Amino acid sequence: MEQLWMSDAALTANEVRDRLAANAVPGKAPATTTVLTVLSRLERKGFVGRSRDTRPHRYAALLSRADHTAELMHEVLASSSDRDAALARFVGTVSAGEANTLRRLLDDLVRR
Amino acid sequence: MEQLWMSDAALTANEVRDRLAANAVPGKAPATTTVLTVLSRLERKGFVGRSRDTRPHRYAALLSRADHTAELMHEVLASSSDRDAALARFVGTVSAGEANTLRRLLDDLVRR
DNA sequence: CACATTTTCTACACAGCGTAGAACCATTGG
DNA sequence: CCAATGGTTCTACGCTGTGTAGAAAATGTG
Repeated sequence: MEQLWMSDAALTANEVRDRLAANAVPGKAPATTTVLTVLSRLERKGFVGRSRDTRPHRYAALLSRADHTAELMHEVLASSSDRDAALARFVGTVSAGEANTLRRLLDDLVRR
Repeated sequence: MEQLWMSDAALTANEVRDRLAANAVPGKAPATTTVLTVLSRLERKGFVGRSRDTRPHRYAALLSRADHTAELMHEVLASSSDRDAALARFVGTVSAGEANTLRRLLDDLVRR
């Protein structure tokens, strides 16, 4: 369900339902109430925000997909007692391309 | 429950129960069967292995805690469509100490 | 074989998620 | 002003996962 959210930003429940209906097998389109329910739950969890003042409420992700992923990674890492060891295994199994990306990112960090 | 597993390696169910009972509030010690059940489920999921030949079966984690954490991080990262962006946010919110750890780890990568 | 120990089977409660109908509420055309 | 229409909330069901453990079956030992 999250997938859809990270598309762009600030949609109404019906707009979300439509987008879901678009790229989904014909008979499997969710009802609007379903979307509303999920949206409410996501709001409760702090993943999306909504404008209650406009009539068809508009919903938007509070964190970008990338932010969310990064946050999850931090959580996972935090749950490890030996963070450095975990980082080591992580880096050790990263692809060459991603290793380079990481290097570049770390360099940028210093530059600021 | 996982926490206990990552202590050391190759224990019987009763040993696990004892260790749990040790660092737990007096009245909250789990029964041996409970431990067995959990252990079986973890085995089904491929997190632990067991020696079925010895009579009191011995259980051991297949992955170290650090390995497991690293694997989880990879999974999370893989679930992101824009991996590089996610990595960027991740690195951007890492502590200075961990940034250094990462740098060192990346250097070691090259050296091999 | 009887008994003690160990393991499996079965089961319950509770949480989370996908799903959606029923009921409630607000805006607006008549 | 008020009923119809569309939007939102409430309530609920089924399914899965997890923590918990008793009952029953299996197995080794004297």
